[in-house]
Amino acid sequence: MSFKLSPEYALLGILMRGPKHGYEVHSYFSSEMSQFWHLSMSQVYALLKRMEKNGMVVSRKELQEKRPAKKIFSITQAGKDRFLDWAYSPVKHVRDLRIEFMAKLFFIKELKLKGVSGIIDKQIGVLQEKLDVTRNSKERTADEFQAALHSFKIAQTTSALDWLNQCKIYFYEN
Amino acid sequence: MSFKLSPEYALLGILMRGPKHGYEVHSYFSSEMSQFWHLSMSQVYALLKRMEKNGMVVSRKELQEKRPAKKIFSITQAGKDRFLDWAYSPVKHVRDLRIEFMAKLFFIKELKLKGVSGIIDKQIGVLQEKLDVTRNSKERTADEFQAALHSFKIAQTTSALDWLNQCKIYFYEN
DNA sequence: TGAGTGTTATTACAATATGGAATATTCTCG
DNA sequence: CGAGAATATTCCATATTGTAATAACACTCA
Repeated sequence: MSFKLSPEYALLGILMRGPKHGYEVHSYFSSEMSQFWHLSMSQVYALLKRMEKNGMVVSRKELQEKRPAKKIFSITQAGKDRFLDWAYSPVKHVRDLRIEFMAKLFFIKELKLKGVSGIIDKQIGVLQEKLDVTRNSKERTADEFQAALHSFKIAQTTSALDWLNQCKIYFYEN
Repeated sequence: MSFKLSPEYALLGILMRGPKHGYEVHSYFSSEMSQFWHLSMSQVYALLKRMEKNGMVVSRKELQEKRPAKKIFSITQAGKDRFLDWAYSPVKHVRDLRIEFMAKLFFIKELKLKGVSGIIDKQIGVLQEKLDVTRNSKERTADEFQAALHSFKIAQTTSALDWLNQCKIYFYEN
């Protein structure tokens, strides 16, 4: 029932713009989102199949002469709700910014959703808290290897926070 | 024959210290490396099995009364060569620093291998080159989303480079 | 003109990965 | 003494991934 992975959400995001069949979904993904995310054909089909089983999408067959029938997927209300929940929630780790958070920003912009600065602020909150925790851990560490590890996390989180603050300017609420 | 994934290398690193059976390898992993890497039991066993097939390790059975026989794994010369190749080569992406590069540093320290600053310098070289490429891409981009994406990469890479320079001090050649 | 390549469109299958449970004994702590 | 943690490994059911098979047509370049 539940999916933890994010590629499903990306596919939901694509279907938010209207019904599409698997091949089209993949094409869109490859052309518009390839800068930060890759999904293979078979993955797209497999995910859509599962999403249909989960009630996030429904399909209808469109028969074609001399070609295999297209299977056109539409997002359901449940799917829309799920997608929007995802789009407006921050990611848990710095490592998820590069792909998952980017995807959220991408769809918020693409679908002209309101509240970009809201999600950016929430994300800043999450990372700020992690930063504080890591700083505390670092202070309580004698081992130099552990300290180096913590320094790395602190450096990455700090630069992510700087970037998020820049983002608020880039994506300044229309 | 070839393995692209790194967990194998971590197991080789552990076996560099001497023969161990699966459970011991996992225990060591869990206690010493858990700060930056997690592997499940079944993964450890599966990996060791494959590594034996690949000639990186060999096993001998140690029979025990009233207990299942322990399977003790030793690293082969091929395994040692492979491990050292890996340990002294930089990772390709910033995202691989957190786990894989950390593991290299960990083993270099743990096994008292020479040339920490060598690998750090190589890593700095790789990331510096990526940084230049990304900076160029950013300049040639009109789209604001693309620009934000590039900014993120630049920020993360820059902070990683700063950290690597700090590392040279932390791990100053004994 | 025809051979090869690219696009549209989906399914099937094999290989691997991952998580969880099954098994069975011994140690440890209250 | 009994509960539960530790020792030690294997097995199995899914998940995931990559590759190939299929099939028609459009394009292209020699």
